[in-house]
Amino acid sequence: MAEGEGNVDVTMLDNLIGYNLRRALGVQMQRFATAFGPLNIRPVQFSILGLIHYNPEIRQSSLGKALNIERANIVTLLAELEERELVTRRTDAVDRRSRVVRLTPAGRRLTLKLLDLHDRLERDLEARLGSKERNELLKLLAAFRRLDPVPDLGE
Amino acid sequence: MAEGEGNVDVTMLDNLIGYNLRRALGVQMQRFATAFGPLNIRPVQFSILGLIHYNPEIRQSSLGKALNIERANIVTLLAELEERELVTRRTDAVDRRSRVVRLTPAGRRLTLKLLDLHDRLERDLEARLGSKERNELLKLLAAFRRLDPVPDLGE
DNA sequence: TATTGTTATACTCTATAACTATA
DNA sequence: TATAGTTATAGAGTATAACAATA
Repeated sequence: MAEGEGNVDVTMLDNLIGYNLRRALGVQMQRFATAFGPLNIRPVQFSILGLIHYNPEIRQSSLGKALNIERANIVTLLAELEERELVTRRTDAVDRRSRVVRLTPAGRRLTLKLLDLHDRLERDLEARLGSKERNELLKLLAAFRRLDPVPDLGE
Repeated sequence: MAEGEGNVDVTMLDNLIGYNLRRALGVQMQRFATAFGPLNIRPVQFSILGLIHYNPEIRQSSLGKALNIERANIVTLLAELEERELVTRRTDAVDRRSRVVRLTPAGRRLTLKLLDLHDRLERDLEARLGSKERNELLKLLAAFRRLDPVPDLGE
């Protein structure tokens, strides 16, 4: 063991909300990668597929807005899923500017598998963090998401 | 208002821990940018400067390990801060492989300003989210960070 | 042999600008 | 005029490989 190792005072970091959010997200991303990596699915892809599953025939623009993804970026993401033949994009007959996104049969099959896998990942989280704690965390994060992004710093 | 707007079922997203972590982090990043953007300071730079402030003469490697930043990436980050004359890097006399990082007087002055600004940002958070809620969130995030990143998915 | 710092590289995410087609 | 999709691009975060110097 080298000198100067492990005696760093990290008290300051422990009190930073943003830092803790980032580190917690890092742990969750590793957990996600362990579960979904073998299926070659990233978090954003899971969100997209799941959202289409619960909203069949959703418009590309609505998808982006619901997920808070810029419309320029949703294009690439959907192109990937289309290339893997998990979704289809068709021009909307009503508004020909829009594209309607649907799951293919293969996409539907994969999404059901992903939803089941995610259920197991969340159950593992409950087992480790506590069911009450998981619910409380979700509640607090939801409240945090609704905060005004412009703080009042006084003075 | 176009048809098909705003009637997307996002229930599925609301129950995803990772998704909520990411969206909450996004809000916090906007809050941080509002406060620290004018000073041209990013979150990671604030963490680095603060950590050096509470650990004078810390080694570059210790800094990276405490912040969970790859040693290849801490190089660029410190080079930026060094160029702005906020930190210095000197070869450690004891272990000549290591570099000791210190705040310059200007770096110390700026860091004190940043710490004060951050205090006000956290007080604003307490005012909006509730003091009890902020503490509870910090506690739950800390517990989350300590989770085993390899989940047990059963079956 | 292992560790520290460094350079180079690559991928993802995110954000913006500019363009076309349609409303 | 405004909106939807697209393309191109750029910055930031993150990760790995390979190398030199030092332990």
